[in-house]
Amino acid sequence: MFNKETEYALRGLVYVQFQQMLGHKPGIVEVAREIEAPLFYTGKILQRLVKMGFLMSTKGKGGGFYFDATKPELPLKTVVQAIEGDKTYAGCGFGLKECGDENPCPLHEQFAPIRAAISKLIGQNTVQSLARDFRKGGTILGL
Amino acid sequence: MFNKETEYALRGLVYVQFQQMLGHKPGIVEVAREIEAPLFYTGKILQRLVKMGFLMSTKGKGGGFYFDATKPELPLKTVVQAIEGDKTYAGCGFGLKECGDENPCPLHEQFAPIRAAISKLIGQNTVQSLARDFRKGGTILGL
DNA sequence: TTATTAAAATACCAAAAGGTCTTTTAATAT
DNA sequence: ATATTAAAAGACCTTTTGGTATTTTAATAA
Repeated sequence: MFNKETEYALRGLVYVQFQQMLGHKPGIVEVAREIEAPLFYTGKILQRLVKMGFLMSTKGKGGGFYFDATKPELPLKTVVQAIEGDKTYAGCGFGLKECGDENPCPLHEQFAPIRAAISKLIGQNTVQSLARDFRKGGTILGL
Repeated sequence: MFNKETEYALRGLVYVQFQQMLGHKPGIVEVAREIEAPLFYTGKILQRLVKMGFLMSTKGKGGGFYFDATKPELPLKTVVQAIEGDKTYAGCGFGLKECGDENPCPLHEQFAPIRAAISKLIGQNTVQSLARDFRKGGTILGL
């Protein structure tokens, strides 16, 4: 569905938010281990997320990643869009730029509701809502 | 949604089938032009499709690509699966191999119906059915 | 039988994705 | 101050994807 970077980013963000709800500020090593993602790549991705303003961090002892709790909840769609664009939930199944309601490819009509459903799903779910779901138990983020 | 190779392959296959219904056997140059795909890459992809047994071809004068009309219709899913696997319509939104009904990620339940819809759509539609739709007009494959 | 035509095969090439590793910078505790 | 800790920065590296170009093989028409 999504590319690796997006997958690791989503898992990492939800994990950080979940830990934040427990009063903990995890670092790269912990996040990578817990979401089962490559250590250095996870570091790079978390740092990109900080630079994009989705996440905060502090260096040094006691450092790690955390969210600005005063900001509104972060929809998955915002993260997905920032990392890999909208090709997954927009754009033609045949890859035609000209394809649209006026000028449909043979799959356009059938794909439209699916794209809408994906768009809605990642637009409604937020990093925070998934962390709450995860906290309740019954779901996994790794291992 | 799909990668470039899959997109070009689907457009190319539908175009060849459509031309076949008109009694014509198109070559690489024509297919690439009509589906608006890179010439040499289109050639490579069509040749792969032949090697995979989805398509037939003849060399030399009057040569080109065509389908064995005695074979059953070809579902898009078969082509997609052969080219890029099932990651688009199967597999976890978070990228977890362990994710499933028993061991769900926080998105699993919500994504399940979407994956099922994609799977159904590309399982039901065939190269032939889309070529018939295209023949009726009102849809595009390129240009 | 030889041109001509067109696919097959093959050899590259460039960009993007995915991933690793080392060095630098900043925060904090001693 | 300084040792320690941990993120930031950045240099690489590998694989996959996307794409180009040339040579070879096969079919056919003259």
